[in-house]
Amino acid sequence: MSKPAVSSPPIDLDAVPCCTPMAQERVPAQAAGVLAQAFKALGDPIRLQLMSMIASAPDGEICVCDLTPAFTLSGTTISHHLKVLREAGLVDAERRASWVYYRARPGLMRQLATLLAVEEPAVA
Amino acid sequence: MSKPAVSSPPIDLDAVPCCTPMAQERVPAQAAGVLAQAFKALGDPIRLQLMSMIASAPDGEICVCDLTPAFTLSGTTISHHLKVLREAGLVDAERRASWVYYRARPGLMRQLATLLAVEEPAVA
DNA sequence: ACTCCGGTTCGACATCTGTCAACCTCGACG
DNA sequence: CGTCGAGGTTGACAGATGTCGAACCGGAGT
Repeated sequence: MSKPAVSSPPIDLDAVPCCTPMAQERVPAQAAGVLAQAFKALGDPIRLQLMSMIASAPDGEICVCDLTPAFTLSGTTISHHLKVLREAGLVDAERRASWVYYRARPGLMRQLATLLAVEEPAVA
Repeated sequence: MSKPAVSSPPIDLDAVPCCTPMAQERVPAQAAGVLAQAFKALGDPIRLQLMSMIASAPDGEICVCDLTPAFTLSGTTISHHLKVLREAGLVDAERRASWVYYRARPGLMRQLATLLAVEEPAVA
C-alpha cells in the first residue's frame, strides 16, 4: 500500500532485473514493488494452496473446475484469488472449450526462490 | 513472561513440516497458514527492502537507526513493519546499549526458498 | 535525579483485501 | 436460435492493513 501505483495488469517480468539473493545485495526499491506483489499474492493460505495445486498438477495444468471444489468457498472467491495470482505473474490462464485451465509460470517462482536463497551454513 | 522489551512471541517454526517444493506436492492446509503469513510479511515493498537490508548486513546484523533513515516514513511505521517481520519468524531483534539490532533467521527463508523451488528446464 | 534520544506501543484514520450475491460473457449443445 | 453451464466481472460489505501522531519505556549523559 505504500505503493499506490495505478495497478499494472500484466506485470513487467522483464522490468525485474532481480536475480541476486537478498542476503547478498539489497533489493532495489523499484524491483521491490513488483517482487512484493508476487510475495503478497502468495501471502494468503487459499492462494498458496491454489498455487501449489497448479504447480504440482500432473499435466502441468489444471482446470478451475478441479480447483473450486477443493475449498469451501464460493466460485467467485476462488476466481478472485486466481486473478490475483494471474496479475502477479505467477500463473497463466487459457480457455479451452468450456473450461479454463491454469498453469504455473516458473520464471517468477524461480526469481523469488533465488531472492530467498541463503548461503549454506557449511560454506564460510 | 520473562520476555525482554523487544519480544518475538508466536510462530511455531517446528510446527511447519514443510520442506517439499510446492511444484512437487500440494502444501497441506495447515502448513499453508503459517507459510502464507511469512509470504505476506514479504508482500510489502518496504518490508521486502527491510528484510533485504537486514539479510545483507555485512556483520549479519543491522541497527534500526540505520534502517529508518533509508525510507521516507516515520519511525513508527518502520517499527511496525519490523514487528511484522519479527512475528513472521523472519528476523530476530536484540537490544544492545541504546540501540536495537536486527538479524535474519535463515531457517524460515530456506523453507520458503525450498517451497518455491522449480525443476530446472533442462529436463524437457 | 533529571533530561535527552532511540525505539516500541497505543489510538485513530483512510485504504486495501477477502468474501459473497447478483449479473454478465462465452461456448456447447440441442 | 434458445438454453444451459462454466466462470469471470461488478457491487457491496466487514475486517485487516499501512500510516501517522502522541504517549510510553529503557539507557546514556550530564
